[in-house]
Amino acid sequence: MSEGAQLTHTESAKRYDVFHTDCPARDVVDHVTSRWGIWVLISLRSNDLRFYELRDSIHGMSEKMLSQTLRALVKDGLVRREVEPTTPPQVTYGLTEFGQSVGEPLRDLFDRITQWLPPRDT
Amino acid sequence: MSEGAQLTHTESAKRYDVFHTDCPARDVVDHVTSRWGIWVLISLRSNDLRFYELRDSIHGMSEKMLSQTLRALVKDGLVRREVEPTTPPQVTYGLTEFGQSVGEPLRDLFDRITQWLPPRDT
DNA sequence: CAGGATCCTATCCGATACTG
DNA sequence: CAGTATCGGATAGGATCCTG
Repeated sequence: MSEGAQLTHTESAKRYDVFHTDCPARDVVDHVTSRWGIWVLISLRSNDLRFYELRDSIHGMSEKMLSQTLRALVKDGLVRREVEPTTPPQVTYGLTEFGQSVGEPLRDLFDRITQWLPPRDT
Repeated sequence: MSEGAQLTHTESAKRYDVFHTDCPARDVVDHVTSRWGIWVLISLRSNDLRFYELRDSIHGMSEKMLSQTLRALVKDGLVRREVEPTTPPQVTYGLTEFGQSVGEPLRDLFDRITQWLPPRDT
């Protein structure tokens, strides 16, 4: 799962040509759709949040996973990290332009699922 | 992560009220954004596929993961499974209405990410 | 407050082998 | 063809403790 073949998938002529897992976007997709990534991104859509605020809003998420997820998201250019050199330190996270762009379909996805569930339920 | 507290999250007044992880939609979101779920759903968007066709189009996916993912998706009502009682058996998978609805933002998400990456790359 | 380091468990997932 | 069952390694992820 670490090859870089990069088929151009622009040859959309085959019946099921789809992306073949080995495009660079896959890593980003992986981070975005990771267990916690999606919630972080959706949480930050409305407004910037501090570390503890994020942890607070996403129940069940440990600090480890939060910092880890944030690091990946920042590296991917989805999340912006701003450090205020005060005491105690104050770090704020927000979405980059890219993050906002990605957040839209995520929110849409989430909305569609929650919309659909109530009527059918279990 | 197996509680059923179900906060109504309709009280969207707080600053960072977001969904609190414990809504029923979470499981579905989890399946949809699972490592392989997203690819299965996107693959099925264009047209229905047979088991081996799916495995073929999503490179690197083992049969185990495929059947496991499909089972979850079928149970969630996202994927439709049609068995043709021929010999040998012929099973076709396709998206339900719900699956199609969910597939749209997924495709959008994927597109936005691939669109964004080329210019920046590594 | 905002995390890093460590430990340890649960689960994910691939490989292989077998069934209808 | 379309799966299921089992095993074992890899990884995700939670709990706890510690630092600037």
